[in-house]
Amino acid sequence: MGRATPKVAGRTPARATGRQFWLLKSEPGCFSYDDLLAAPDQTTPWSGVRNYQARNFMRDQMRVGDGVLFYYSGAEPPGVVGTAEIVREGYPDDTSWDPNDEHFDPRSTKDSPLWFMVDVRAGARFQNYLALGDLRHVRSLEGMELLRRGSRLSVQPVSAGEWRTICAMGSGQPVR
DNA sequence: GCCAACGTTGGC
DNA sequence: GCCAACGTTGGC
Repeated sequence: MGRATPKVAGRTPARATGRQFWLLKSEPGCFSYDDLLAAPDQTTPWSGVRNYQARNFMRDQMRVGDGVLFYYSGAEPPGVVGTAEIVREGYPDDTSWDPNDEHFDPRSTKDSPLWFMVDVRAGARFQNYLALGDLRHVRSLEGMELLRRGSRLSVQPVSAGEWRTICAMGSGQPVR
């Protein structure tokens, strides 16, 4: 049995979970933070993700206004470069049915899309680039998905505490 | 449904 | 370039 939903007169109850936070990986040689800043309206569809868990997050859980950490994988060093924001919720990834696209998947069609994406708009570049190796030393980030050995998920949830800590570090504030 | 083989990701 | 971790595929 579910718990009773509290109702506040004159207000729609907030989404139970509130604003959520995510980390999106990109190889900078493929799509960089500068590319995002240079995009029309500093916004891009986050296309090409071909992993079911990542797809489910984008299709089912991301909401407009959710915060995004923009992470460079395969960089030297890998790390978080800045923030972004979800500006459009999950919708079919049209690159999946484009035979000329490198992420083409013949199982996905316009009528029955298999892969989904969201739109992401740039937030702010961090004053300090946060190298993965440095994040590993931060006590309050213990347990973060990104820091798990062998973590490969390219779209992953970030807790509110992790978000706060990383944004603070990015703006040069000391954290532990 | 199991599981071995294979391909990919991504840090180092 | 190496390799651990993980996801996917396909035979049975």
